[in-house]
Amino acid sequence: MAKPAKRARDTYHVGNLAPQLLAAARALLEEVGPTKLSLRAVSERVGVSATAAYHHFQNRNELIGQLAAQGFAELARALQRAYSNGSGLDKLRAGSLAYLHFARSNPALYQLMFGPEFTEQTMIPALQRERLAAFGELKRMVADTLGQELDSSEVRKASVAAWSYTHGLTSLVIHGLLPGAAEYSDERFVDRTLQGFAALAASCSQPAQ
Amino acid sequence: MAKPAKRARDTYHVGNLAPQLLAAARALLEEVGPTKLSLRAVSERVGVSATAAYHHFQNRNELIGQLAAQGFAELARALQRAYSNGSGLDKLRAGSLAYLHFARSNPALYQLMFGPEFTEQTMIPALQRERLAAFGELKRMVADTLGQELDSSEVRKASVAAWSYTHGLTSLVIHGLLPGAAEYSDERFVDRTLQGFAALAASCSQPAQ
DNA sequence: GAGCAATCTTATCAATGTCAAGATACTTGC
DNA sequence: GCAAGTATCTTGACATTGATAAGATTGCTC
Repeated sequence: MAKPAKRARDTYHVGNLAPQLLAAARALLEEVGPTKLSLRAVSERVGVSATAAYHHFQNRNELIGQLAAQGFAELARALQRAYSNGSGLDKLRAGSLAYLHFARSNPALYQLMFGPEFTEQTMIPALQRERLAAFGELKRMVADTLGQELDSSEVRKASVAAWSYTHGLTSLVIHGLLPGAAEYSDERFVDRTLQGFAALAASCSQPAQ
Repeated sequence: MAKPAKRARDTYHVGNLAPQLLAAARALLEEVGPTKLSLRAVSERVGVSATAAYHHFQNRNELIGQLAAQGFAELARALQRAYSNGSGLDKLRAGSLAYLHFARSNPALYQLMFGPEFTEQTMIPALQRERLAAFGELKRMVADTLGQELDSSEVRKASVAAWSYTHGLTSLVIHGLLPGAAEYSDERFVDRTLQGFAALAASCSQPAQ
């Protein structure tokens, strides 16, 4: 019975693989960066063959798509928490802070979420859904701040503006494109940028010079 | 003399390869997307062997890095042109428009320029230089608008804010994350978002409700 | 416990980035 | 002119990766 009659008995993996793969992928993603996450490395980390993942995900895109969807879900929760805990006029600032904090805590995941791997063709439903949910959270915040209907044109426009500004700042920070990206705190980034906006708005709403 | 004594005589390529590779890569980039640009496909399009590129570029990263650098150089020129042609208070708007127009005309290139392939380690000098030059152009615009010194803290903050907002909006539009991304004109996107900002700024600078 | 479906493995393929070694073209000194 | 040397280009090869096909193993159902 010591004969290798039945090969691969001890290396055989059993059950509950999908969540393990996702967890390993999530961890590995932050280690190697958003462009270098290989299915094989993930499988190896879990201790499973290179092709086992294909019984739980259609392909690599679906796996990283679910990772990104996870990210949007967490982002939505973080926004909601921050906004409901904030008070008064600082609520939007609290939202921006939470947004930036999430991205800086999960830089590779954030880059994946907004990365170029997901086009309209390769977008899985879960990802689309969670992204819209996160954006919905942001719209809720904006509607509440403006005191307007959630579906009004004003809220839509202001939400896109808020998302643009926050995503833009976050994206630049994450990519290390702003000087002092490492040392500065989330608060410092957000507040400096808000001051910058105020200055721009002031000089644009009235004749300059 | 019909013998294959000297193989590959007729398929031999000669001279001026680097610009041809860059041009082919630039075109192919927009065809296949920012994540699927392969050196081999570029080489094949030029009609050259798969490894010829390595005599002109250290590796794939340097080639796409030069592409990205090219992009930043063009973006800087577009900004400068738009700003000097604009008039009065509409100058910043003209800059935003030029920015968005460049990105929508070269979506894959734009995604590459701000993509995750370039970290601090894999950043080639030319790319860093052109990116800083483009940002310098933006700073010049902001300094002129604010009527302040180019190195002042105000200008730095406002420039980051302006870049954040413009890059964020552009990025979301390019990725198709905003509804109506295809139909809307550049003007419509920019103006709607500016209106959104105005609404947000108004409701933040004074007690809401 | 037999049959069956789900799960996992091995074997394999095509595409890709990259290196090493040889072939070809251009240049420079004479 | 031409021989030597360098730059350029090619072929061949290798490792990594995503993906498929076919067989092995496990757990579920009756």
